[in-house]
Amino acid sequence: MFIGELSRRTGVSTRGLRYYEEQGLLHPQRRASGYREFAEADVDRVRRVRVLLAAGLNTDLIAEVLPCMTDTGAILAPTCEEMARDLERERERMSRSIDELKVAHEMLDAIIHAGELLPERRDGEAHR
Amino acid sequence: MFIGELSRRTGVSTRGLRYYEEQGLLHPQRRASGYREFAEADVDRVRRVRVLLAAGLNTDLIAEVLPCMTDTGAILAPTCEEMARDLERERERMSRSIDELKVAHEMLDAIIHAGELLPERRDGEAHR
DNA sequence: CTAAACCTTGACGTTGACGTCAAAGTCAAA
DNA sequence: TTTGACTTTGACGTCAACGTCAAGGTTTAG
Repeated sequence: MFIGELSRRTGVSTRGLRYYEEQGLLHPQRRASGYREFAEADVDRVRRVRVLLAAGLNTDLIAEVLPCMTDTGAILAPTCEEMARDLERERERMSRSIDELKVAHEMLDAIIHAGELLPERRDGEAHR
Repeated sequence: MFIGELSRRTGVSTRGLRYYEEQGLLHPQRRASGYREFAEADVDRVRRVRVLLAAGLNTDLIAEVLPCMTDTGAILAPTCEEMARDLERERERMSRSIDELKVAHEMLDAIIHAGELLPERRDGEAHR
């Protein structure tokens, strides 16, 4: 498929997909015309990239991690010790992020609930 | 206290603290000389700012939320409906972020554990 | 064959939370 | 009063993951 279809199917802009290729996250075939040709498996691949990006990993590390995940979703072992250490550091960072998010989430909850207890809320409706 | 002490006590750079003031998150007194004078309560205030920043809130929203939290840590109600809606949107965004982080965390875990099962790890030492 | 809808590379712009100078004024201890 | 550590404002730099535009080739339905 061409880049537009992959974009529609993943929700990632064509600019984003070209950027991913530039960063070594995608390796599409090329037609004689220069058009990129993506495989079906790239749809899942892009989705995995999105998950890791959303988790705060940068493209460099994602480029290292992706080869550990096959097209079928199976998990392979990291290829070197250095990468394994990177992954563990990243996992710890993510654990901290999760904890921090929970703390902030409780902060907001407390404020929001304080507001909901107020009598000045005169509508009994469910919020839209 | 001056800005340097607040910086040391919070771990936030002086540049960062000046930026917070610029964004309306801090309102230090000023000496005749122009030097900022911070109060004890600003230490906790900066820590709350850090928590919310780490959670992905931007300084504009934090400036709205901070007045809902007193120096003693008590929670006040949000001052207007619009802000309450902002907070709920932000809370939902944080919930999604937490879920996304968990998914990515499990991804990394799977890869890391795949590596630990390999026999090629010949050292029985704890990793440094 | 033509027109619309696609694709290419290249290059500059955006955003937020700061980092990093520079030039100059201030504080406080000895 | 000197000196060194501290502070001020101002302004430009950074970084990552894209957005956005331009000028031009490609594909394919009709």
